[in-house]
Amino acid sequence: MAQIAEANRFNVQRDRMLKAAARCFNEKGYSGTSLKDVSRHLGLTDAALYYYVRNKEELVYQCYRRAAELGQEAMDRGRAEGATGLEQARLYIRYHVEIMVGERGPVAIMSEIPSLKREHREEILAVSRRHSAVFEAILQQGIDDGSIAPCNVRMTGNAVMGALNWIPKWFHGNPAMAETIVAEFPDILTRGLAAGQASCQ
Amino acid sequence: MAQIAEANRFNVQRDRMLKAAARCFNEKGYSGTSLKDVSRHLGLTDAALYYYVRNKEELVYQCYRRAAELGQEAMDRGRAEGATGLEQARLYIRYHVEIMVGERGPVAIMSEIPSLKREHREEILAVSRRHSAVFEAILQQGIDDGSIAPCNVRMTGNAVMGALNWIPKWFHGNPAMAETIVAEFPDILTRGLAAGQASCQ
DNA sequence: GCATTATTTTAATCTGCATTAAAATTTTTG
DNA sequence: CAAAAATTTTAATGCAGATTAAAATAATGC
Repeated sequence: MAQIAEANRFNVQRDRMLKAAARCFNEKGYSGTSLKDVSRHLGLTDAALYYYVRNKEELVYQCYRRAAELGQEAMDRGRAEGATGLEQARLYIRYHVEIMVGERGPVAIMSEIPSLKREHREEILAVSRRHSAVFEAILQQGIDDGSIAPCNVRMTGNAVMGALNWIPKWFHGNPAMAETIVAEFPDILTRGLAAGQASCQ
Repeated sequence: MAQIAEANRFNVQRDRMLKAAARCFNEKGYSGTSLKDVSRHLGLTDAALYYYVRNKEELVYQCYRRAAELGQEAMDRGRAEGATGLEQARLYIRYHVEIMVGERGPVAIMSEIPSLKREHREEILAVSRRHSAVFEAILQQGIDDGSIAPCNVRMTGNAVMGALNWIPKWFHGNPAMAETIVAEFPDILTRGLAAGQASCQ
């Protein structure tokens, strides 16, 4: 129960702030965005942000926490709904992409983890590593159940995550593009995984 | 002839500086690295960097220029040496990856293009877009020559570039890992492209 | 070895933002 | 509607880290 954030005024504004910040950070870089830039998107003053967050570092941290939660949500759904490893991987990718380019986005790219204070950095790194590990487990499961051709799950996972994480770098809200991404990415990123195809080398 | 930088003292130090800066930026983020951080890697004072570069913005710009040059070098070699579009794509990926994880690396991730001054930003954006366009042309050529299955070249290109560009985020110099990356990535990123395989959906 | 040029350091200065405190305004509650 | 709580603004302050000028050292050419 305490898990689900109440939709009160505070949380609504806070969520708007995190989305605005994510957009700014993705588009203008961390150092390139001042708190004034973020607050301008909200029709507020820069100082007002301090009502929601202790400082800029925590703003980044919260953006990353939100990004991690959304990624995990997609992963959980994929795992729950997919029968084979391959299906789970494809569904995860689809859900994650849908979130990133849909109204719940933008999702912050985790480019500035090293700038976080130790406590926050370690938390984000841990959750980030766990995310990767779960995806690798899905791949391994796919290999075991015969839906995915044997491969180096670590490297394959890194490749897929990179392709996903990079999306906010070139997607900036164009709705037609969003549709295309959702339609294409799950296939593009899983086409190479499927078992039982000619290796064509 | 003027293209080839002389290997004099100045250029050698400058190159060391750009590599040190790329490493710092990749590992600690742009705002997380001070000029002192970079200079420490070179056994110099922060002020000494100003002998090689006008300011921090230009240091980033030069890192990105270098990254662009190395990427283009890999692309050129791939195009020259590959017979089919698929081979060209695979060779490009291999050469680019070799550069990124080899002694010529690290290569800076272009995360802070928006922080560059207009002139520099536009140059880097232009060269970056050209790079993507050339890769998409390779994919299209592969489709035309029958080596690559029909696909959305724009999206496929974005996916491959994302996977490549993200490498410096998780690779930090481990030589065994470097070998694995070079051995695996070209296959992982082209396995899904090849024509004439069961679609397995 | 002397003069010139290249490179680096020392020691300040400068400044854009982050940050804060207190006041003002808006919203909620009873 | 009055009082309390929540939210935002105004107006400073502070500081890390970029930048600069001048001096010091090292390299190079004649």
